[in-house]
Amino acid sequence: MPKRADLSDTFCPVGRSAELLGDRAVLLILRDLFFGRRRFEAIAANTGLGPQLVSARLKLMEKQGVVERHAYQERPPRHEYRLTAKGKDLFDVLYAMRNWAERWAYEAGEAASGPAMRYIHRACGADVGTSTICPECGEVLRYGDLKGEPSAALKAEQAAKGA
Amino acid sequence: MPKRADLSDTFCPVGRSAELLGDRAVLLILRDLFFGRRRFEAIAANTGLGPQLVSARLKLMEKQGVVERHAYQERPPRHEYRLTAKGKDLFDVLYAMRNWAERWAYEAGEAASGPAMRYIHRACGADVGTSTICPECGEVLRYGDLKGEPSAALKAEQAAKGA
DNA sequence: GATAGTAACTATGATAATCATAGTGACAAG
DNA sequence: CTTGTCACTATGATTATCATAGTTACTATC
Repeated sequence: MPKRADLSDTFCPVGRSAELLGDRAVLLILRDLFFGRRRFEAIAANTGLGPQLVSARLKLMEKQGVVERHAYQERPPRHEYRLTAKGKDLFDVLYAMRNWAERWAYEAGEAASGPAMRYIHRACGADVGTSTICPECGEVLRYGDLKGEPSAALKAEQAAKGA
Repeated sequence: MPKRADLSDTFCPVGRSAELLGDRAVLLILRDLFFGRRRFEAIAANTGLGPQLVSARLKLMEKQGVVERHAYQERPPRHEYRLTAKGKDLFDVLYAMRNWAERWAYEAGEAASGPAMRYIHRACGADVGTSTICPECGEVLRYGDLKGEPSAALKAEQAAKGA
């Protein structure tokens, strides 16, 4: 393909987000970062993306200011990637994607066994289901407010990928 | 590239969403549909995407059940694309992307002139800013609840594209 | 009634992004 | 001194994307 069209100078906010978020690899890496997977190899293994794609996207995300590269030891040199405040603020987007998928992206048979991932509101202990705000206490859900419990199927899948 | 990895059978809900939403063209087309642009040529012009990309993505979106192709006249045959309930339910995702971009994706100079797009809550008349729920009446914002007013710069940009 | 116009596409070729696989550098452990 | 781990980089085949041009089915204008 020719170089993909640049959207970073559009005035439309959705266009600007799409410049970064309209990319499968970026979304998958963000998901892993939100789940606490910070090491390069762990992200590559869980996402199933090749190392040069992970490398390229992490560099891009660092340039965009959503992740920070951080050395967690000197000898041998080892790095991890952390979400910045700008990155953590993408929680709403990822959470909305999760909610939509839980509502629409599973077949009847799959859905019967409950959501792929249950989320509990730490503040009040309620199962939030797929709502934007907590159905029990009515609070807006933010980064860190939820405790996730993957279904057995999801747990098995992740284990199979060695992540 | 080789065929891109298929995520439609992951158990992870974000992965399933990423299968559809991790694509610049899909996001831009969805944006246009949410703004009421339903005709093929209008979407192609405003997104700046080539006709075969728009065609391919609309077919995909139709297959996924987020849009419906609808003939609005017989002679000559003319079609438009409409969001289905499943498509309209993506509002939360697009709105979260918009909010994030308004908060983070503009330079100081650009941001000074206010948001690229102002949204008013129809029910109470309040400017919602970049919040998930209405800052005045506290209600969760859904598809159709908001009235958007593009900034002068955004209006000029769209006019220049002939949309 | 021949030319121009519009909407909704399809066809073609050049370019570039992606995947799979293999390899590298820096060290630690056995 | 061979094996192992982490964090990558290099290479080559494949395929998606973009830009441009062309097609189909009509209506409207000269």
